[in-house]
Amino acid sequence: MPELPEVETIARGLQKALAGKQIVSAEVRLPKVVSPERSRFMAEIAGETIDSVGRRGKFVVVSLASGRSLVVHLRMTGRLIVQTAGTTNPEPYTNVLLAFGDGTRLAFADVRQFGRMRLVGPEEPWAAEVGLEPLSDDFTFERFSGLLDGRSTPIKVFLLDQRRVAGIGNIYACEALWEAKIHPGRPAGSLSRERRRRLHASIQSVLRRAIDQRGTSVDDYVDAEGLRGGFQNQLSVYSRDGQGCLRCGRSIVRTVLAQRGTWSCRTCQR
DNA sequence: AGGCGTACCTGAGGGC
DNA sequence: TGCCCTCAGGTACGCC
Repeated sequence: MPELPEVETIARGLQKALAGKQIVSAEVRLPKVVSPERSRFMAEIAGETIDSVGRRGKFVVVSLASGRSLVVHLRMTGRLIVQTAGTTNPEPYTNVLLAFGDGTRLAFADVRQFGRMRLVGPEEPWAAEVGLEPLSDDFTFERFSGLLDGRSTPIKVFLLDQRRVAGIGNIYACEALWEAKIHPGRPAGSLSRERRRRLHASIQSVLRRAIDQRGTSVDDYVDAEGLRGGFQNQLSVYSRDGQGCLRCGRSIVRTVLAQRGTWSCRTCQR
């Protein structure tokens, strides 16, 4: 489900709803989604207070008063839903339920059971393999360009590799490449300086615009309040096969790259 | 080292 | 109706 803009929207919602609250208990209904194993997870998280909630790549990072962090990856269909004290209807497919001192609850729900919730120690280097944050000052053109050098992998596959640039998924990879007028299959290292410039700019532009719209709800993504995003109404190529390119009018085509659906305009993306 | 295929899951939607 | 197939915001792992 969620890529950087969706995870950012969820993290902001959780920060607003949960900062300062104390976790009184955790109910783990599907043990495989937590680590450490269930009994340790429940024992260690009980009594913790939430300092703040942020994001790293596609991970939601809940910072706890002890210095530990609760690191959540939503994968395809995971949700983090805040239920205020008065909420009566349960969130379907809830795998973990955190209860707070004031009656608020946080449901970690996931139909497909891919999402994971991990409690990590203060010094644990859990993000060692996570790449550059595309909306941070670290994401300079020169650093981005350096990552592309010598890579023969298709540029779209490169963009999906979380170890290089973190947070881009299938939707925003397709959108950024369309905006930069670059063919998704072009070898990453073969891009000219001009194309690299366009792509560096389009990655930031598309992610910022999507955050402004509170993410993309193609199917069932919702934020921490259970609300859908709005960027699905502004997609240029993703899932638009058969429809006209918004630049040149030619038909958008769907291909497959690295086992993922890939949408592009064969006329203006070269 | 890096690229590729498969596995992990459930559900929605289309074709017949 | 209903069965069967494909596809879905993602990553981990094993194999070459």
